Amino acid sequence: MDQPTPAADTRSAGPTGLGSDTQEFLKALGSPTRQRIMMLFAQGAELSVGQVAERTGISQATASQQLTLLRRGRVVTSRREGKTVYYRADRDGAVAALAELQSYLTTCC
Amino acid sequence: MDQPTPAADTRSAGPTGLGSDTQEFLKALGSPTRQRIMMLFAQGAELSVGQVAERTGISQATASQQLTLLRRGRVVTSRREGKTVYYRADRDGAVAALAELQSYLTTCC
DNA sequence: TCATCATATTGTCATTCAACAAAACGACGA
DNA sequence: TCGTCGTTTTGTTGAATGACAATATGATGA
Repeated sequence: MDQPTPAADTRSAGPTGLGSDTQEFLKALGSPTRQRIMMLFAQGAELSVGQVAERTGISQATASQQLTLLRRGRVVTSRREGKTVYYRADRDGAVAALAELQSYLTTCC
Repeated sequence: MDQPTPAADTRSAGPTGLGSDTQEFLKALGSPTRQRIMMLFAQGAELSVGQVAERTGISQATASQQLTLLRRGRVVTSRREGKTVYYRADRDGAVAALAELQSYLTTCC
């Protein structure tokens, strides 16, 4: 389910100066829609794709797509239970991304 | 559709959960080109628009645009000296954005 | 004032993104 | 097996973005 890191050199400072993980993280949270989605996961709440779609007012397909982007940015994790897939906040991933972001900012600022 | 955009609230953690300042910050750093630009400002370096354009290989117009976005995201500050405008990293702005981002993540994760 | 240099803005084009509907996929239960 | 439900993937469309050339703005010196 949870895809691990593709085991590339995407972590250390490359040409862009920021690992692609963290880049995905930034892009994931850079969207108002996805920020809105994230607020649904407060306090460890676990929601299905359909629930996210319903509570945000976006289509079920769009919800699935956006959740995929959030997962790619290590902001959420997914768990399958029967037919339904439950998403929840990935605290560890977020903390890790934040740490790398801080490290980057320390370098360039 | 009564789910509304309350129209105001550009700063504190509201329904979207993230101030527009921090949102601009995320968008600013979400671009590889702008990340590349930021690496030029390591160790407090101060560069003109033309120098940024030259060192990154992008046109002068594009450099000006991207620097504007970075400034809007509180990642750089600008200073005018005669005809030339010097940009440098905005350490305080970055730290502030990072702090709000951390606060947001603590809320939703 | 005028010319010039550095930057900012405008116009245009190609690419990317967000959103939807529709179709494909996968996992149950009858 | 078959049908159904939830999710994912696949087009498609309109909006946003990134890049450039060309032009406009602004500051300085002759």
